[in-house]
Order: sequence, then structure tokens, then C-alpha cells
Amino acid sequence: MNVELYVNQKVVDCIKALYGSENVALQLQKTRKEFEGDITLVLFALAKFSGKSPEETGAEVGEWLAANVPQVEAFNVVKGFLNIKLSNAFWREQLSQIAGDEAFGHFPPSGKTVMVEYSSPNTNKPLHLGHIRNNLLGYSVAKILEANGHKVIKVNLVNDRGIHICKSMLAWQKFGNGETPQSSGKKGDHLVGEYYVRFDKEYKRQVTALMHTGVAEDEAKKQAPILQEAQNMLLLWEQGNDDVFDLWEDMNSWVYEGFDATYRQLGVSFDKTYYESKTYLLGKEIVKEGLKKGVFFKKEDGSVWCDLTDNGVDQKLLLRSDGTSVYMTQDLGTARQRFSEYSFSELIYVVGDEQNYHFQVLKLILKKLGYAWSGSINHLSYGMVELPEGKMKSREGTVVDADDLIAGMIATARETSLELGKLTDMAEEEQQQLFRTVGLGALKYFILKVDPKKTMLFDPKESIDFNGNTGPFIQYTFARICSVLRKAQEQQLEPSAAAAELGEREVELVKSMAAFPQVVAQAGTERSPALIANYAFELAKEFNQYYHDVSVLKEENAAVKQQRLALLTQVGKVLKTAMSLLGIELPERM
RNA sequence: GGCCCUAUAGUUCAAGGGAUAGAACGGAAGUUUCCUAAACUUUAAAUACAGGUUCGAGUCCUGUUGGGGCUACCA
Repeated sequence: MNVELYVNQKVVDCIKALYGSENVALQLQKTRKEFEGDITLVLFALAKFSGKSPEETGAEVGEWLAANVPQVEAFNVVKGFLNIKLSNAFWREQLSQIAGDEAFGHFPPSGKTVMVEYSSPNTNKPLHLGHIRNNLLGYSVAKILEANGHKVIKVNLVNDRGIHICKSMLAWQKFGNGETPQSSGKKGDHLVGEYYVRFDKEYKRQVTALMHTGVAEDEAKKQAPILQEAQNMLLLWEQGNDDVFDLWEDMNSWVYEGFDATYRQLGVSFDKTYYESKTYLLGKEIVKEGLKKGVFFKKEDGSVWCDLTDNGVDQKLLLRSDGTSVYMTQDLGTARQRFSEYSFSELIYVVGDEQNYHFQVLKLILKKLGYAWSGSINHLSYGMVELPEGKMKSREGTVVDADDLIAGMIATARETSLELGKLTDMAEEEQQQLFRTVGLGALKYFILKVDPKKTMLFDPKESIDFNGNTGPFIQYTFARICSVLRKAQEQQLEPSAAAAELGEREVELVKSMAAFPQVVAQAGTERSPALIANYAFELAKEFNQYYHDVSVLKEENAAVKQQRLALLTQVGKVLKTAMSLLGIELPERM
């Protein structure tokens, strides 16, 4: 039972009895620490309604509740706030309910299907820190939506074709000497990325050389032979040239192996992967349809556009004058195909905020075309990850590579662990697993605790913290809980939620846990893993204070001891559920 | 130029229009015969500026300034 809803209902009953109406929007909030009580009713709006002062209104409502609701133990009115204290029995009941609910924090099926697209990498270079934010966000939001009862389909759209991959292919042909991931021992995506850089180097050399012969910069950039070769290669690819196609398949397969390894490290997964090489033509049907409906128009040179000037947006190109399609065309086509495949209630694109405009236009065009589901398309827009010196730039070599970063985090976790020396009796393999859990926990929490829509900062020189508001802090809290519970089990002690009256400290923890489902719901509607992260930190912090002040195993009263064990079990469970929504594992020892 | 996002302690982040703006890191000072000190306790330190709406504004509105992004026949 949701505490806020419960109290809300009781107050509604009260208003009805006192003032004879039922249509009041009530404002309830958690009582602040410095006041006595559990839940607070804000009285200003209500005072207008009752026609009395906030203080009088509060007193009336308080007295009614105390007299008519057994669960209300006490109340006080401070300024315009009615603080309500609920009974010990009420909180004990809450604890029992949490203990009895295996799926605490998960909602029953909503009947909705939500598709979440995330990751969507290009195949010409390895993943970097920006992709990490995308992947973690997408995966976590998917988990959160599942917890809210929706059926979720996670999809990836791989950009496997285009001029960028041709550049890598060409450089490999010219300079590669047949190098493969097997022959060189390099990870496939990194290998292909190296040739992309190699292409750029040669390209720049040629541009400079041309400029020395007196060609203007703009012209030189177009005329560089290696670029023209790449463009030619793209044409051959589109014509289905066997040699080009074989090379393309080979190099992409290297990249996929590399991506899969990174995805596995990150712990993210997909239900379905789409490839642009298979979807890039899909939009052409829509173009025909749009022309027929008069939603699109053709210019003299044959290019096709959609006029959105009435919507405060420019005209948007959908088909080039040479008849080839663009990004938007493709997205229109894939959206329609996906809807026909899954008839989703919602399609969420997890894509950086530099594409806000693109998705605004995508939605508008689908609406103009008359698709009823255009309203179900949403862009989960997140901010860039910036370095102290600004944006990451591959040209300047400031890109933070995903694999390097992950490896670095695991290494730091190892160092810290070994320094603390608590794992001397742990098997080597188990230790490796733990370092990975902690290192990735630190990384994931660092990224996910920030509100998605905000630009965030990452400083490679300062390693990500393992103390304070961090993943390892919460993991450590969990490990402590497990440690106590292990010892209790050795002593054959059974947890029991209802064994005794709750102490004040215990009530505080129960209160915090009882708020968890609402946090899950809010994180779901706001698509914000950060809310879950902050909640988990608050709960862990509160628990650590409790742990410091209150001994469980040394408690003499057996019933109280059993109840505290039940409390610990539930705090551990809630922490574990919360962190799993972020894709973070909690170790039983560390 | 137009459109969008953003501005909170030295730094990185919180704060459903509500009470004295919370944390963490870093700084200063402490806690270990006590269930894991990756912890706990104490302490200094912030709402860019100017108006407005409201009983009440970090939060909503307008303007100014700073930061970022978009405004491609790239994706």
C-alpha cells in the first residue's frame, strides 16, 4: 500500500466530513527532518477552501484525523503545515508488506509495449564515452519501464553503410597489407577505426599538396583523389559490386565482434538489431505516398521536400536530386515498419540533444502524413559528455575510448581492493569478477546519477571516485548487509518483520523504503535513471548511519534482533532492485 | 539572424510552487578493544543579473549576460 495515497484518501474523507466537498487537490509531502511527523499536508490551498486560516484548518483536520483514523497517532501544525505522525503498527505493517512482496518496486503489467532504440553506432570507429552514456541510459530506461509494467523491446540501429565505412575500407586496401584482428591481435572495431584515422591523414596530406599547387581550399577538399576514390567505392557498394561488398562484410564483421565485446562489458543487450544497409531504402515508399497526398513537393531539379514553414520550421529535404534518400527518409521508413511489426504504444529514441531538431521534424512529418501513432514517437534527448577542455574531438585525439575507460575503472577497483586487503581468502576468479563489478558500478553510477538532459563533465585526469556519492558506496553498503546476514544465518537466526515494536531509527528506514515504488514510477514517467540513483544513495547513506549507531547481532532482545535482521534483509533487497534498474550489480562481499 | 537546451558551494551533482536550498569530492578537525573505516561524526562554503506573477519562487513568466547545441542534397 502506498503511504501517500493512503493518507491522501483519509484526508479526502476528512475534508468531505468537515467541509462537505470532495474536489480538492491535496498537497502532501514528506515531513522535513526538523519537524515531528511522517507526512505533511500543506494547508495554504486548503485554507482558501475552508475559509479559515491555515492554522485553524490544520488544527481541525488534524483533530478529525486523530479521532477517526486509528493509524494517525499524533499531529502538529507549524505555520501552514500539518505534520501527521503515523502509528508504529502502521509502519510495522509496511515492513511486513515489503518483506512479503518479492516484486517490491515492480508494477503489474500495464498492457503497453514500448520500443526503446539506443546505442546506434557507426561502424567506422570504436565506441567512446558519449556512446557509454547513450548505452547506459537506454538500457536503464528500458529496465525502469519494465519495472513500471510495460513490455519493452530494446532495439539497436547500426549505421553500417555510407561514406564513412568506405573510407576505412579504402585505407585498409591501400595501407593494410592484409591486417586482420586475428593477425594483429587487435580488437576489430579499433582496427577499423585506425584505418579511418589513416584515411583522414592521407586525405589531409593530399589536400595540402593540392593547395600548394594553387588550388583553393574548398576545391582541394573536393578534388583530393582519395576522397573521390571513397565516393566511387560507395557507388560500387550501392551497385552491389562483389569485391566491395565482400570487403565491407569482412570489415563490418570485425567491428561487430568488437562492439559485442564492449556491450558485454557494459552489460547492455538488445532484443533486435536493425542494419541501415537493410533499412536505408525503406523511406522511398513514404516519399511516393507523401507526394500523392500533396504533403511533399518536388522541386525543378527533382529533389523532394516537405514544407514545414507553417510549423515554424524550414523546408526539409527527403530525396536528393539524384533520387537517393537521406537520414530523415530512412527514419520515416523504419518508424513505419516498426509500428507495423510491433504496434507499439510508444517508440523512444535515445539520441543526443544535438538531434532535437531532427526528431521534432520526424514527428511533424509523420503527423502531416496522417499517421495516428506519430504522437507515440518520443525523443529521449540527453546532453553531451564534455571534457574540461570542451567537446571530445576525434581529430584532436581527445576522444575517451570506451574500452580503455572500462579497463581503467576495473584496474582502479583492483588497486583499491588490494590496498584494503579484505579479500585475501577469496578465489582469484571471484576477485576478478568483483573488480569488474565494482569498476563498472563506479562508472555506471557516475554517468547515470546525472539528469539525462544535462550536459555532464568528465575529467580523465581525475579518476572517478570510489568514495562518497558513488556506485561503490552503495555496493559497500550492500556487502555490509550481506555480511551481517551471513553471520546471523550461521547463528541460526531467522528474520521476522513483525516480531517487535519498531524503534524510531527503524521507522525512518521503513519510511524510506516505502517510498521506493513512487520513485520507480516517477523515474518511469520522467525517463530519468538519475532519480533511482539518488534514491539508492539516500537509502544507503541512511542505512550506514543506522549501521554505525545500532548493533544488530549484539542486540539482547531476541525479537528486536529478528526484526532488525528483517529490516536489513529488506534494505538490501531494495538497494539491489534499485541498482539493477541502473544495470549495476551488488556484490555480497567487497 | 532564427530556434532549442542550460546557469545552484572551489569542483561534480540534488531539491514534485512550500518550512532554515541538500549531498559528495576537495579543505579543516575527530571516531577503530564495537556486525567490513570503500564507513561514521563535526565544520566553513552557493541559487548569474534585473523585473514580474504568487500568501510563498532555485523552481513559473519577461528581459539581460554567460555556456552548449541545431539551423547540410552528412548520419
